[in-house]
Amino acid sequence: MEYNHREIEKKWQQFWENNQTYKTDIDHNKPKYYVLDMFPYPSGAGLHVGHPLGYIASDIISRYKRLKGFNVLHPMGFDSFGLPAEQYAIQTGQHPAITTEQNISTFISQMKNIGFSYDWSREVRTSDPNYYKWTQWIFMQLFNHYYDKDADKALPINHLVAQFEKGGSAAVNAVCDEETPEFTAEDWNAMSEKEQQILLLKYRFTFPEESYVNWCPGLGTVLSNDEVKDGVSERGGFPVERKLMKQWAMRITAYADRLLTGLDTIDWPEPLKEQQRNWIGKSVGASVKFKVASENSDALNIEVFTTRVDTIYGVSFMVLAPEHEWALELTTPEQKEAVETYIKWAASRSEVDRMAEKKVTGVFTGSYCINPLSEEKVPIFLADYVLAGYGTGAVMGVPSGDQRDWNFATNFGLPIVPILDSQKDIDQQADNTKEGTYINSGIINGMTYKKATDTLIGWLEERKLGKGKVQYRLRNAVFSRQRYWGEPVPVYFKDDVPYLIDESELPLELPKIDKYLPTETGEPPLGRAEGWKYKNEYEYELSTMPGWAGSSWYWYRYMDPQNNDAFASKEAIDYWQRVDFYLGGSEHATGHLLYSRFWNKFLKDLGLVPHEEFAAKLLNQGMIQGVTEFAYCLKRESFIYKEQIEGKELVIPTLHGNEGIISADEIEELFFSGDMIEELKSKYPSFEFYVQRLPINHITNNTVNVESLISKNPFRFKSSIFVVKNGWWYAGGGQPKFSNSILEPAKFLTYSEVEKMSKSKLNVVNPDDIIEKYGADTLRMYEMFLGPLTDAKPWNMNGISGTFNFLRKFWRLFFEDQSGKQKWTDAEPTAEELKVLHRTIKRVEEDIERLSFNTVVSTFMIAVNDLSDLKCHKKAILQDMLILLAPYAPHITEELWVALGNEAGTISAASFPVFNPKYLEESAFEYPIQINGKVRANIPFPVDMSKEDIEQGVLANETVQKWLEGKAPKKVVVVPKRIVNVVL
RNA sequence: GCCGGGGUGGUGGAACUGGUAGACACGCAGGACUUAAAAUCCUGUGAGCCGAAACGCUCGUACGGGUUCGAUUCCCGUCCCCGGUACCA
Repeated sequence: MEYNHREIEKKWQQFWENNQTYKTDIDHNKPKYYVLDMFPYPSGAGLHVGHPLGYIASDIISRYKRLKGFNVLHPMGFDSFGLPAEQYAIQTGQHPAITTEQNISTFISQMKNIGFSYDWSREVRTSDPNYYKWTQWIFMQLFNHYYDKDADKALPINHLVAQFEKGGSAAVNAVCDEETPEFTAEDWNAMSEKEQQILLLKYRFTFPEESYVNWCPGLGTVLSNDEVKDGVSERGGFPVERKLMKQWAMRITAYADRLLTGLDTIDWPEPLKEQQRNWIGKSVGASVKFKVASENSDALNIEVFTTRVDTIYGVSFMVLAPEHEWALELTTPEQKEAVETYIKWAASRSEVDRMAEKKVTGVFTGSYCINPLSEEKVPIFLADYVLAGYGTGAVMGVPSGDQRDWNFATNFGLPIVPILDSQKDIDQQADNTKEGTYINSGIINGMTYKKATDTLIGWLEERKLGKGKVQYRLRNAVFSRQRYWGEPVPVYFKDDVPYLIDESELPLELPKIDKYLPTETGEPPLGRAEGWKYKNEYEYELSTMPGWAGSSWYWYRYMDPQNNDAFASKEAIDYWQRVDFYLGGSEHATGHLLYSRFWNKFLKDLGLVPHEEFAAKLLNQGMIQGVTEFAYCLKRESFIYKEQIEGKELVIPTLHGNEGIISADEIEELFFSGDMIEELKSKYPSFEFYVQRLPINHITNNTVNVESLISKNPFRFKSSIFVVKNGWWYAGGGQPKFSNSILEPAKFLTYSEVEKMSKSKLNVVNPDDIIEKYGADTLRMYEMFLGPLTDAKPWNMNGISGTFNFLRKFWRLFFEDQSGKQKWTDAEPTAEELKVLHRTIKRVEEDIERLSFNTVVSTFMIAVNDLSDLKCHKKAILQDMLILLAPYAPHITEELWVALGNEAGTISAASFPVFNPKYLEESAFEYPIQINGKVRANIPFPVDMSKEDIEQGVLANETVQKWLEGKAPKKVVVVPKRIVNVVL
């Protein structure tokens, strides 16, 4: 009986499903362990071999932890709201729920084929109303809370109202919009309901606001910063522009500091933490007010933020962002035209334009302001290197200390004043040093950096002209999308003011609409819903929530997925607490992982969850990239063109070099010379060459299966002529034609590139195909064997036979290949066999604990090689080997477990074997000896010598002396790793 | 530019706290079994040198230095690749 993976895997997957082997319940007799995968978006392309990499690793962890006696929660679900399903709906009119449903079932069946130990009874889908009911519920809590700086946590908005009633704005220290309103208790109580509500929006965690957003006309929606890459949308690659729109926003900035400090408490990869730190971007500095020079006594004060207040005496100009609210107000009549032109021009520039050229641009407003320290008058400019959205949208220009300011000053002929005696070459470039002492700097002349900064901030604070300030790069997150396929926002508008719907009416379900496009008036698709009004009277919010809403809390829903009264019961949360091990891609560093931490902190403040951080440990698996094959092709028209020009009949090139035709020899030569296309082009200018992607599943080792290629893709290649290694091949009119009949299989001139795996790149490898051929256990082991989990690596099948052979070899420890006769015996294992076993236990345990999944596979291979060499078929050894291997290869081990006489399904509840160090001790001391750094020989030590003695070097010295026949070494170093070093 | 990660045979990779670099696997070459193939098993496989062989020698972890009895590992400098981010004042 040979190892038959197809039969075995099907059988056990069925068994696990029928017996709910991996169903998990609260069990207070065991410690809990929560292993979470980042749930996928169920795309239409299905699962590819890159997806399971992380899932396999987390499954190994889960199974390992079960063997170690933990009660393991290991769920899976789907982040099922998203753009592709909606785009498909726009094209076909099919409701996105249907597409999503189909895609999910494909995903589930593919996952089940790999033999994951998920508790499928806990599956969640973000697009399920029973799920998004709670996403909406959390949104309502956010609307109903504000961040109180004194309590340093979120508090109910009622608390804020009560304080306003008693003491007005002075009674409150809370996170608020930029301009903090000031009013008395009387003012507040005299306000209308509408006025009060509008004021409260400045404090709520979620609120509508007019803001510049990334508007993507191609997708018809706004995108968050992390959904935009290089000025185009991450999905679809459409251009993105800046647009002022009314949007819901999330006050994530309230948590900026806690998001930063929390990073120190979690075991996440350092690079990822660093990325989050940069994204939050804390800068410590000062804000300073510059008064506009004017006859009026109530002149404007321009506030700037700077991290280098010490350079204030070097200010020679002031710059505002073109979008700054006072831009026009500050413009003198003479400059009006120039300024207006500049503002218009700046607004027309897209992100892409801005990145493409970094020319210095700007315009003088005609106004001046006064440096509060030097009392000098400096000109005010507008320039687009100043960003409206950061700090105050205004910058003091210090050309001697800042390169951008230097460029600007040079361009506009503004003075460059040195302010530190250590500054060098400032007529060539800016010098941002903090060394040295200040010059040309009034009250700080002669001081050093730290003292100067403190002095200045003190001076400014005393006169209320500025203060020490902390500035974050992090901005409030835009929380609406002009889309259909997302969670409806549980808000209606009365008198233009947003109110929450009643909690009892959750979930607010998506209404049916006829088309998934914006309305004729430009409103989001939900504007099409007939009679969709709150209490038949009030307009609902028409935008939906962004993709990250549903994924920002999902790990709690797995704890108690069917609950109708809470997002999860207190009992479930008390038991499961939080995620112990979270596995997913690092591309979510500044999106999902930041938003999730934010929501979790909010829920913690409300007392609903026990931990400040939702995931104690996180690991980023690397991406498995696809290998895309490209073929050099000729445009069919090239031949036609040639035919017309030269009036010759088109000759299909043959093996021999005819005029104007490339011979196989030439191609061979060019193929290896590297720059093939360039050479072909120069030789045959009338031929038009191009490069064509080839679907990877028709190619093995540069050899293309032409028949299958053309039959699966009849239209794709119909106008292509491929350069084939020994002749030409072209596809036209639906039928492949060959230059000569012996061309089979055809060798194309191909080259490959490593890219992200995606359907459109034709480089997707489906795990089902590999499972069919080698089995899920082989796939699982091979993906782990491929290299360190955290590394990105291109998919290749080169080594898969090695893991497959390993499993067959393992099988042969139990069964005779041909006869199927069982081999195991009840005989007592020998010391040597026990040594193999215990060494394996030790290594497997250590390596899994330090997440070195690839070396574990090697350890298994070595063990099986050793046991085969020893012809060891002892049940006592094999039984433990099965448990060790079970996390990696669950199917084959289940099968053999039962074959050895154990009850079906019990291996997952077995105990991980404990290694006994006595089997691992070295039998003899024989150490290599190095003399002056070179290995000379092995030196035998007395067996009765203790390790401590050896390591102290005392006895070693005597022994070495004896061995060296009396020569006394200067120094003998004995190191733990069995080397004796002698210096003569 | 800045931040982070990395560079080891023909290939994927191993070497955990500095201790005989290249485990394990693929590939390749040779052999056994077989009519043959598949499967399986055995041997060899970093480069070079000496030699009939054995023993042995030299070089070798991107490059150049340093610390150390000893460096893939630690330090300094350079080059290259990958990921993130960017007029953030």
